[in-house]
Amino acid sequence: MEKLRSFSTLSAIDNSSMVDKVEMSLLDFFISKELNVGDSIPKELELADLMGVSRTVIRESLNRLRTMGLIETKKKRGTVIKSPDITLILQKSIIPHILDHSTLRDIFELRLALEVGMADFVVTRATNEDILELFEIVKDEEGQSADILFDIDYEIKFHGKLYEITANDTLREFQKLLLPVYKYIYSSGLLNLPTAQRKFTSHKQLVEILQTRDAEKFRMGMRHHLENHFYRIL
Amino acid sequence: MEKLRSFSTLSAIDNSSMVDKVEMSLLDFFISKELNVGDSIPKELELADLMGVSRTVIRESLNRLRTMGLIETKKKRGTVIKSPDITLILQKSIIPHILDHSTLRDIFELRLALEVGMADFVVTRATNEDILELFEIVKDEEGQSADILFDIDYEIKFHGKLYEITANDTLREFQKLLLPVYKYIYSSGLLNLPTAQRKFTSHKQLVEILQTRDAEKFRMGMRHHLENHFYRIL
DNA sequence: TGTAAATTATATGTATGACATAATGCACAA
DNA sequence: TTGTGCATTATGTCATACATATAATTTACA
Repeated sequence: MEKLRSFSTLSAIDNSSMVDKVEMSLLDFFISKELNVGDSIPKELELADLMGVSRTVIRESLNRLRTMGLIETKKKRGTVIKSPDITLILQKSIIPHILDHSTLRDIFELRLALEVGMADFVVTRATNEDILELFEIVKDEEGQSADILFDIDYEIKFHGKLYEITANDTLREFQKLLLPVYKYIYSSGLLNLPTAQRKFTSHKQLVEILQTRDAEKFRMGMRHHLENHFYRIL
Repeated sequence: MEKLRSFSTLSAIDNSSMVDKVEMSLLDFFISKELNVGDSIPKELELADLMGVSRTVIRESLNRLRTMGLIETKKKRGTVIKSPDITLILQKSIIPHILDHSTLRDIFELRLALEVGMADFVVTRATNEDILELFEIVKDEEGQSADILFDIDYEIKFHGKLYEITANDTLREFQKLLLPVYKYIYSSGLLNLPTAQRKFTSHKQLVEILQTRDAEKFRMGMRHHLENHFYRIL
C-alpha cells in the first residue's frame, strides 16, 4: 500500500460516488455564492436538472448537508441555509465504545487542556452568585482530608458549573457532549484510576482561589487539581 | 410558543419524519447490540422489512449515519460499523461565514484556552528536534523588537507546530479544522486587531522557555503571549 | 371592507420497481 | 499456485407516482 505512493504518475482513482461529487459541488456553490443564513437554494428538481443527476442523488447530498446542520428544509418552502450547531453534529456521532482507544485518550487530554486553559474566562466572568453556588456544591467535601472517594457525578457537577461560568455556549455544549466519553473512560478502567487519590488542590480550595479573582493562581490551582489525571497520561 | 409549556397534558407533537425515527432506532440498535468497529449490520432490504418502511427511508437514515462517520458501506459487502473521525465530520460543516458571530467568538476563545492549557503536553513531548525546528521558524523574528507586523501565516506556522508537538491527533485535526475560522476572524475585523501590537512574550522567548522544559513557565509565557487576544475578549 | 375559512399550488417526504455497478467467491484452466 | 471468467449479491442510481404539509390565493361571510 505504502509503495503505491512512489508511483507519482499514477493518479488516484476516483472512488467517490455521484453523491460525494454533488455534495462537494453544493458546498462550492454555497461558498461561491456567499450564501448567508436564511438564504434559500434552488429546489431539488432544479438542482437535479442543473447538475444532470437524478433527484435521488440530489436528495442524498442535501440529506448529508442537513445532517451536518448546514441546511434546513421545509415542505413547500424549500431549502434554506442554516447556521450549524457544531456541537449538535458531534453529539450523535460520539458513541464512546465505538471510538478507538487513542481517540478516547486524545479527547481526555483535550479536556485537561481546556479546563486548565479556561481559567481566565472563569475568573473574569464568575458572578458572586456563581461562587456561592460553587461553595454550596463543595460544602460536603470533608475539611482538609484530600483522600476522598472519587465520585464521578460530583466531579461533573463541579466542573460542569465551571464550564457554565465561562458563558461560552460552544464550550458548554462541548463539555456536555464529551461527558459520555469521560464516564466511559472512568468506568472502563482505561485510565487506571485509583479508588482513593491524593488531591493536590481540592475543589474547595479552588473555589477559595476563584474568590480572590486571581486568574494566574486559579490556573495553577486547576493544573494541580488535575495532577492525578495528568501524571497518568504524561 | 412559551405558553405551551404550561400545558403539561399536551404531549409534544411528533414532528419528526420517518427518517428521524429510523435513525434513532438504528442508533439504539447499535448501542444495544454493543456493536464494535468492523461489525456489519443487516442489509438495507432486511432493515426495510424489519422496520416496516421503504428502502428509501432506510437509505436516507444510513446516509446520515455515514455522514456522521459511524458506518461505511461497500458494494456487495454491505454496511459495517466504523470508528468516526470526529474532526472530519466538523470539517465540512464549519464554513466560517455561515457561523453566527457569537459562535465565532466562542470558537476563538476555545482556541485561546486550548493553547494555554496544552502547555504540559508541549513541554513533555517536544523532542530536541522539535525545538530546533521552532528556533528555525522564529529565527527571522527581529531581536527584541516586539512590535512586528501581525502575520497570520507566520502565526499559524508557529502555533501549528506546537499542536503537532502535542502528538494528539484529535487536537491537531481540531486545530487544522479551526484554521479557516481564525483566518476569517482576523480578516473580518471581528476582533479589531491592531496592525502593530505589543507582544508580551515573543515567539522566540516562548521557544527559549520551552527549552528549559518548565511547563509552568511555558504556560504563563503562552498566556502572556496571547494577552493581546485575551484582553480584546475579556 | 376586513377577516376568517376554504381551496389550490407547490416543494419536500415516502414508496416502489428497475437496472447499473462493483466486490466477492467459485469454477476452471494454464 | 496463479490467473481468468462467470455468477451472485448488496449497494448505487434512476424514474415515476403519490402523500403530506404549508404558503399563497381565493372565497365566504359579517
